[in-house]
Amino acid sequence: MEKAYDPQKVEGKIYQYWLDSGVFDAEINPDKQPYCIVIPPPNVTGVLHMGHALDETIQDLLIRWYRMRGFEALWVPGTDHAGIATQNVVEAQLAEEGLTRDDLGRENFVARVWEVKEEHHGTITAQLQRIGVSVDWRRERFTLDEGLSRAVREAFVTLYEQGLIYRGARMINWCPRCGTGLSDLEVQREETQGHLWYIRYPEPDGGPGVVVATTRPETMLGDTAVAVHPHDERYADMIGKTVILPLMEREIPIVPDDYIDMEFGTGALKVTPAHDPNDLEIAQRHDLPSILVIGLTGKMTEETGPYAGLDRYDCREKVVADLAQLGLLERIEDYVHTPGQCQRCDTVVEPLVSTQWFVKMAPLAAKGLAAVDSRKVSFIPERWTKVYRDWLESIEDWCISRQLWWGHSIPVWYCDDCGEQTCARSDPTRCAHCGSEKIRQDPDVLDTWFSSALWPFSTLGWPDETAELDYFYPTSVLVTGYDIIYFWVARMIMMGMHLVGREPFGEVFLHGLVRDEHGQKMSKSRGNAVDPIGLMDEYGADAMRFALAQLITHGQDVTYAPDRLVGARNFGNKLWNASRFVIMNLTDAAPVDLDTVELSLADRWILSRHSRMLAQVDRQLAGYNLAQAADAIYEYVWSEFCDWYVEVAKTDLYGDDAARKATVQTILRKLLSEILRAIHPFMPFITEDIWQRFAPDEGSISRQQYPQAEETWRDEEVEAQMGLLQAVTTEIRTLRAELKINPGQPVTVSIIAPDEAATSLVASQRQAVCSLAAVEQLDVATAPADAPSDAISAVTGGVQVYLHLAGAIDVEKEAARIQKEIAEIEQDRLRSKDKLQNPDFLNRAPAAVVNKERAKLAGFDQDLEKLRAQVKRLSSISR
RNA sequence: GGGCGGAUAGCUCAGUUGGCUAGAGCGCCUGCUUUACACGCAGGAAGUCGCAGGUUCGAGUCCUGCUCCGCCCA
Repeated sequence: MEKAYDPQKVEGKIYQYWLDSGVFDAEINPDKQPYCIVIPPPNVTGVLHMGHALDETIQDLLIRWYRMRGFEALWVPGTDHAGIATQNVVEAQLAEEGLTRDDLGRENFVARVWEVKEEHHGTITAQLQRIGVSVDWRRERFTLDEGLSRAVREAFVTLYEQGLIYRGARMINWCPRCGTGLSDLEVQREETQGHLWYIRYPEPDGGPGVVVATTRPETMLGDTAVAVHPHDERYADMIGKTVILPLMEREIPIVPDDYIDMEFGTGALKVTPAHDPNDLEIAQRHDLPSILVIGLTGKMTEETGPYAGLDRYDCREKVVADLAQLGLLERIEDYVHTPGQCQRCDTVVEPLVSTQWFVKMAPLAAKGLAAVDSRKVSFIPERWTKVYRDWLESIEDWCISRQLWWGHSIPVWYCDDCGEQTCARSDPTRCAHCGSEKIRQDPDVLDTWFSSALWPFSTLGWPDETAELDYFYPTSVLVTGYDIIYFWVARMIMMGMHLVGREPFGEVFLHGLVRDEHGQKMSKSRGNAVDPIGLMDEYGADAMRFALAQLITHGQDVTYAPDRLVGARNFGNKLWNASRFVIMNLTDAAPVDLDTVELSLADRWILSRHSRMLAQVDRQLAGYNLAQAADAIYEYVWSEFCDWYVEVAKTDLYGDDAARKATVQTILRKLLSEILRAIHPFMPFITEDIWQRFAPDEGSISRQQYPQAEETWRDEEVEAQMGLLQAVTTEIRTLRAELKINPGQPVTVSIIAPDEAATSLVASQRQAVCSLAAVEQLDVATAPADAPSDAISAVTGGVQVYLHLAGAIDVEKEAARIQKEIAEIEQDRLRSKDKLQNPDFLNRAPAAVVNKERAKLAGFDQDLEKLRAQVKRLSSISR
């Protein structure tokens, strides 16, 4: 084995080995319990970012853990066609060639997108493989492949037949740049510095009329009323009268409506039903007409007369200028507002009434809520349940049609003869209503999230009643970021409940988003995105995974911390070298039966700690506390196994006692075997590589059993005893360090223990202490006639440690050091003493807590007494 | 406007039902080629746990209010 672990050399080979040996393949196995995760499908044209790295790390960790615990673990991979996002990517490519999608025509354009898809598919899957994803590649799916298209079709037709999908004219969000309608979720609001224009609408008889305030003066061309609050005294006598809409010279009514906020602007609201959802509601209450003034390309419609054909922003300027000219522009104020923007291109969207396809959400939302109320689905962390509930409880119908070319076609045909719709599972040749052959398919495609909503069951074969669906559905857990609870999680739950009749997954683990080192959201446009591939090139996939695992705490955003990568990489190297050491020393190992052979204190201690660690990892992983699980392993492996046990074991490994040697070898083999397996879900590559050297005949570590905590090894007493020895050892080391005695230079130490038990403990472990602290001669006594006069001293747990010096000691310095220690302990002692003098504490605190406090105080007293004696001794020396 | 999350060592963060003498990684200081590892070893310094109240024998942990930062919804 090399002196240092080199991830670049092994990761590629190991992944190939896994693929070749089929260890990730899952089968339907009635003898095993299924455990299934479907991957949140990355956009097929996307590149891997830190969010994926985090998401895949968690899922792979869980899948590998369950697989090793004997579950039939299936992780289904796949990619998403990502309708609008992908279409935009390809359109941007075309733009560079000076082309638009219309130049190509629909068929050629879609063919082109498929080409791009094929190109990118290899990239994203190769990148996923770098992370080490243990997915069953045989089952890979694509949201636009044949099977999933059939699922989409089935879902659409079913919902259509049930009246849950309908076509209608409603207020939607329109992106003039993308040229498509959007759902409410695809609109993002960002604070923008704008203006508030105050415009006077005079009365027909030339009276002053009312002044309205608006952030969008161009929409006034479509105004059909002015609304005021019914209790607004300023306008009491205006209600029921009319005013003249300037520029259009249209007479419009003043209507009373409770919706009006009297504080805002002048308290008078211009009503543009075609371009504002609230205005539309007011219009419906007052039976007002609606006039579409901004068209689908963002240009003014024919309804706007002289303004027709103008871009909406140019029109705004002209309207404002014209109003100023007429003397009807009262004033302009700066104003911060939050216009909706297209999630994909940031263009300000236009709310407008349009005929689109919608999913009727109320009945589905009820099922989605029931799934959570009945605990069929639970969120981790739990607080997201409320976010989910709040959304479903006030949900609007979902606009699912998109005026795009890349996506699932809407399976509806319109009849030119009778005008009816035909919605069918297979393409019809004639109208289902009149039999006419003059039918045309709806040109629109579906929102990409419609197919995503079916993902957990469509990937398992739905709508067919496949064995996979039967065995693996409902899946076990969904792992994703909290940013797509509405987009994806909620819709999967609703669709699963409604279409399959069962929840798509039992648990939803929502993790945070990855931010840069300054806590900023990572994004391409900010230029602060960290490339996970670069990290893996530099530190290795295992280091990245482990670092991420250490940062995953419940729902908290993850701040990228380069330091963590270094720490994780170092940990991998530590594991590598500890393994190297163990493997090197097992050459002539003859295993012994640990249940019958005599074990040393250190043996029993490490077995106890080991067992404790495994229990901890188990508990923390079960609760999705990945960071705590990772830390438990890290801490144990480095600070206990390596720092103490391996060091103690060296004495036996290099010694003459064959029995002891065999025992230690047996323990090291067991521990290493279990450590490797315990770490494998976190760091799959390095553990596999070591495993192949450690146990070459046993096949992939990914198929070994996950180690279980063995309660019988737990031993509090042994842990306490070892704790004392560790404290003594550390004291000797501290004294050495203070005197700057080199590690190679052996010293003589006297130990004075407070009682027989401690004395025999230290005496029996003399060899270990000597080796750990490089002590040549160690004397142990219960109570010496005289404290050594040529030594400096320290006290721990009632045990006095004297380090003998060849020459005279620096009495001043030594006294100062001890005084400082006394002062520190004194503080703690006082706090402890106060507590124990408080009768309420004695009466009300549990006995165990009180006893613990008493022991603590006794310990302080004991140490203080000894330290004071030492001060006395020093002063006698100085005389 | 409503809701949620965060504020703990120089930095990034742990701290599960209140018992803590508040931890880790990185950084910092001192010493060390100790034959697994300098991606290392040993030792050390460093925190009024955002602020103000309250509950309690006991609060980083529970309650109330406030400040600042971030996010979501309207």
